[in-house]
Amino acid sequence: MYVKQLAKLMGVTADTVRHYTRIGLLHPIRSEENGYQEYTKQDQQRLKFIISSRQLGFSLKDIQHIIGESEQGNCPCPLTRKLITKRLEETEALFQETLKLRNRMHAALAQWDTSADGANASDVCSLIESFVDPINDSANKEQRNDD
Amino acid sequence: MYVKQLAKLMGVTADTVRHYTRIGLLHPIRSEENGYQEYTKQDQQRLKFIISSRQLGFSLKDIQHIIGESEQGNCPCPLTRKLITKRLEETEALFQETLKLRNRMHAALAQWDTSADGANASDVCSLIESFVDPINDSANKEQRNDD
DNA sequence: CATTGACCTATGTGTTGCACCTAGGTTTAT
DNA sequence: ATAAACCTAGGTGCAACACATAGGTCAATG
Repeated sequence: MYVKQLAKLMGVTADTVRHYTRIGLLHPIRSEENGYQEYTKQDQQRLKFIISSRQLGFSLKDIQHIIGESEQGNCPCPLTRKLITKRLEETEALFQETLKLRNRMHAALAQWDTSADGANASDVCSLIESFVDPINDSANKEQRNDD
Repeated sequence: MYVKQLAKLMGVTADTVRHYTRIGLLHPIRSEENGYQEYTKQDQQRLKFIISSRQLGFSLKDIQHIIGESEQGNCPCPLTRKLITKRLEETEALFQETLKLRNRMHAALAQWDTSADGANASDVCSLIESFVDPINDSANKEQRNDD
């Protein structure tokens, strides 16, 4: 099976398969006739594993390590548990940051809906420069104590 | 004002200031004496604008374009509104993806809590390979019609 | 049989926003 | 004079590919 066929079968691009091959995650056999890379069912299984792992948030390096453990005869599951814990923390952080960013953007859009364009004595863009984040504006926080 | 002083004042690293300078967002004056970059209050204002824009989700390229409009004498606000709309869509998409990833990871951890390690006839890692996503497992969806 | 189209190869570059490194020059204090 | 702490330009590294380059292969067609 050549690269494009495998890629199509597994729902990824040929470039992705080549990329995984380049970094040593797949081990196709080189045809002596034409120099093409021949992917076996083993590669297909392996690719499926990679795709599943990626969907669980593992990086390609994580996957390399997990496969490495497995190929050294060790049970990779402890490593897998450890790695996903770390990745989950990162994902949680990203989630919170993205949530906050989304809120800021919504707040800006809402504020800009009722504010006119115009470079009123501002440096670059009055919208951005005069934007007050109702969430992060400390003067509007409940903790205000100066009234 | 030299690079590190400005950076400290604005709460970013000197590398960040240098980076913005390299891509033309800041225009310090080169001292003829020692060749150092001298940042003025204009640069300070500009840097503040960049930081605010970044917090609203604009890319550095967005900021370049916005500043470009402004410097050509045009009001950048329409562009700003257009760009943030696009970035908001992207952020919303990222948010949803991150949410789904987080759910998948939680589901995996929950499932792995009650499943033993071990390479039971599996290729690489039994945990990953036997993970069934309760959210995306079509056999568990309400739409199932094959019973 | 030459050509076309669709595939394949290896290798390199672009993406984003910096962080970090190299190899050196400047300034200031000791 | 030498160390500490700053500065410079330019280059590399990161993640996970997508895309481009320049070329070789293969099957079918006119």
